Amino acid sequence: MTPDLFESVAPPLPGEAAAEPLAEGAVVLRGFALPAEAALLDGLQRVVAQAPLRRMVTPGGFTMSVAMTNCGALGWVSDRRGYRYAPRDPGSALPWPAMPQAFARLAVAAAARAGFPGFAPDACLVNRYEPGARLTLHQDRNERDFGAPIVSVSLGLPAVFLFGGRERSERPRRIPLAHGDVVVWGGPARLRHHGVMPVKSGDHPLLGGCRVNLTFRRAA
DNA sequence: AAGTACCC
DNA sequence: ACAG
Repeated sequence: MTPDLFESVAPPLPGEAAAEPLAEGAVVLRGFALPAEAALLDGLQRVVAQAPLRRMVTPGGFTMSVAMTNCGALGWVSDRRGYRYAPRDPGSALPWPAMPQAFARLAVAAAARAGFPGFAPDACLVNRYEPGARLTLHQDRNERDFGAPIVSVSLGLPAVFLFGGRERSERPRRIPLAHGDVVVWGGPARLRHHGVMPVKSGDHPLLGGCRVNLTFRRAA
């Protein structure tokens, strides 16, 4: 039996989901996070207990619809002064919670599976989308260098991910994402615009009426 | 512009 | 469409 034929018949092993190409340097790993589901939810609970979710304000003075917190050495924050990475939670002046081991392990494994070995994330942004919450098309460009990929883990309610181009004017692709899906983009795709359509109301067995996204980056 | 407003 |  050839390796090709075997792969086509065998069920995917845990953590070895098929890589669905999105663009050069970008893939969707369907269900990749499912084997770590319980550990991820446990880590999420601990992070949110220590650094509460809050809706940040953009430089333009608007309150974001997505509630955010962070874990790891650095956290992404926004206020009237701008977007940046900070070592402490502005709400408590305490360092962000440590990145749970299950988070880091999953992010590193997903990056490697997507063709980015050696990913060493120092920042994990936790985004909570209640019904109607969205992110307009944007680029991740507050990191010091763009050599490392972005790893995005979807949990809870489904959502439509927008994946655009380097130019904001390029019409984005619409990618449905479900609980457990992981999107990775880097290399030539690192600076592509992306966003999330308004999340529809629903009820997820584990997360209830919300979507949670974990975004892993190398910020410094 | 990680946002909202307004027009069709 | 719109500005910082």
